[in-house]
Amino acid sequence: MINLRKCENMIPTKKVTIYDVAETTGLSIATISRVLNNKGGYSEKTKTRVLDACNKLGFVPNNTAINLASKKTKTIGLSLTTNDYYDNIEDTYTLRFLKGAISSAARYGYDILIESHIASDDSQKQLKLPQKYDGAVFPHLSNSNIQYVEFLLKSGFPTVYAGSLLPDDPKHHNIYAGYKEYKRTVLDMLLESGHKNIIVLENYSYSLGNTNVPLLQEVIKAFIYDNNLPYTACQLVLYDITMPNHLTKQLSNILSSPNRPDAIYAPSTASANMVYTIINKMGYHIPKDISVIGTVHSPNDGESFLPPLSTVFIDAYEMGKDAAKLIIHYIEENDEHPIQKIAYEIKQRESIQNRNE
Amino acid sequence: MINLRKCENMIPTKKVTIYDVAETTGLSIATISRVLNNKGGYSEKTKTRVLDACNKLGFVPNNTAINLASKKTKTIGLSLTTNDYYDNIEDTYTLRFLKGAISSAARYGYDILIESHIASDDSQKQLKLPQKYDGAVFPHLSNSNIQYVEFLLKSGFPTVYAGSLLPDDPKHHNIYAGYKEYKRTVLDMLLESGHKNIIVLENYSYSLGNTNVPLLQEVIKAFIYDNNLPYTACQLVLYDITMPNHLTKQLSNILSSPNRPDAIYAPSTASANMVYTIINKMGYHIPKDISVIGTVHSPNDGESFLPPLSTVFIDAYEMGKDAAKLIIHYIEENDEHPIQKIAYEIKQRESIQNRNE
DNA sequence: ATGAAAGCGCTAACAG
DNA sequence: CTGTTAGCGCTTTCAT
Repeated sequence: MINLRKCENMIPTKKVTIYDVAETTGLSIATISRVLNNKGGYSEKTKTRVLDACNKLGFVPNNTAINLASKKTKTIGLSLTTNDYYDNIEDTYTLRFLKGAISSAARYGYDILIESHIASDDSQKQLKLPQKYDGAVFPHLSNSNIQYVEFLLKSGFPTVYAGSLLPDDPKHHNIYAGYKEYKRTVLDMLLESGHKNIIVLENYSYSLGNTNVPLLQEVIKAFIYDNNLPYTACQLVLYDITMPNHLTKQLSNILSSPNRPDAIYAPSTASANMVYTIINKMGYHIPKDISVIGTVHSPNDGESFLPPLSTVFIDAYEMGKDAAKLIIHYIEENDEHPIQKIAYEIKQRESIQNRNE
Repeated sequence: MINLRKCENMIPTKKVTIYDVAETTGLSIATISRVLNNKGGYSEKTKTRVLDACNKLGFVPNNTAINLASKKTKTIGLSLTTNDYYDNIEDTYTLRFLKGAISSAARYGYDILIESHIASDDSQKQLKLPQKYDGAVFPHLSNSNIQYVEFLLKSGFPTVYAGSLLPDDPKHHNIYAGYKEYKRTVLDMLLESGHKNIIVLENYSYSLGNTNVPLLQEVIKAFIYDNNLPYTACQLVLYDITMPNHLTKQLSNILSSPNRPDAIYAPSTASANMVYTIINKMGYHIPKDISVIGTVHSPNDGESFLPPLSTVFIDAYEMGKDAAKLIIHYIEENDEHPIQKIAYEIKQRESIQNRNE
């Protein structure tokens, strides 16, 4: 138990600085600074003397002064797109990513500052180097921040982004979860289990963009070509997440078309949820009539669906952790690129039916 | 379009400081500082001269230096509980809260720094005043941070927390969404529509705690007393969100008991989802057999349920906005307490049946 | 209306 | 091993 009384007394206390520690130990501030930063060049007894004095005086180094003198901030900027209609979508992704980033940043003594990139912003003014943090992390690229990311990259400012590689980024400042690979894996899996009419959903909106769409198109093209399938075997359907009912409408259209799909691949928990709802509403059965699979970013996502949703699970928490590790690597110019590709895991549940024979 | 070439040239450029501006204008740094901060005491022509020079030189004031000299950071700390098993739950709440906080912080020139309070931490060491931010915001209280919140409050450090009022906080540093009021409103509503066996779910775990539980107990007691109901008319059921299947088990027990409930009130979107799944799995029908209502924090939450979920909607975005406003109010000691109670909105959808006659 | 100068609290040469 | 000192880039009296 902590005695809260003690805290009250702390208020009027004059701020104790490195000079006070120097004074009570009879040393100079340089020495204090050295032991505080483990710079070496002092005796053991000096060290303990200093540390004791620090404790006794309740000395807490002033962060701002450290930052000014060392020209570092020991904080990482993490960009969040604040866009009202985008809010619900990808929630688990962003928050888990953030938490992952926090956890590994903390391990290296870094804090996380949220940088908001408003989707509607012209952001001309944004094109200056950040001051409040030593490196920038972008959990996702969108039209609202991609220009700024490129600017930072070109400026040599430590920058890391999640998602597909930017064309101008040879040094791989990105955290990649194998988007093309897992998309293809799912398609192959669906094909093997006898599906002949697959709908691949992906979100896209003008204001936000989606750098994955071209990749997805490639994947589908290759899938069809490699397996010598008709073009109807696998089709991409885009929906605009900024328009409240667009996905619903798209799905209704799809499901009422003459050649109804026998499998739908949803790109997120939220969209999978919509898919379930619409399929049920239109009187079809999962997975008897239509198989469903979804990409999710939280380990249990899909479990509470009825029937439980088969998923591709990519842990946003791990991505955040690795993103923070990577940015710290760039900030401190330490060792080699520390990140391998993020693993994805296919979780077979009950939303896919084998349609062979 | 921005010319990215230009950025490359910016790299080797020496950092331009207030001294450079002073030199090119022939003024002193004091004057530059004054116009930059609108402190007055300079002529119009001086002002334009300074501003022009700043533009020409591409001068960007150094934040850290400002912080050191002014003893402020213009940033707000926002506490996030990083606890793995807690991740999914309340996601929309936390992220929307954060985004709301960002949006109003930005309006006042504040940034948001994420402070992580690890649930398992003894956090003795945490009991020192923050340095990196001028005020702290806590989106929710839990066992892992409540001690620290109390410490900050007692220390007079600007602090704001969401949720129910702490006993030692007479000055109302909190953002309150009317928990007791809306809980009671829902119960009254369910009673009016003929429900006689209401289950009120709430999460609780030893490690996280839940300061709302005692309030909820009061509400239920008063509800039963005021309406002269038997004790079976409304019962509180706690589940432990840190245990993966606890809610499922609790629900199964409830639904297989001889006097099955005719209404369930879920405290979150995630739990409402579980309630739907279990009810369906056990072969009951919503709302014919059992009505369901849930508390949600995102405007469209519940819409895509089947049937659409009736909800109490409390906008976490608004809460975040108000929390940031309030903390800035305390930081800057401006005017009066700027916050009224957060509004809640009951959204009637199709998950509740009128059981009268 | 403007300038000089003293901090803010620390880091990091450099000297000893 | 330790001390001196010059910054870091700005804010803020106090003069003028």
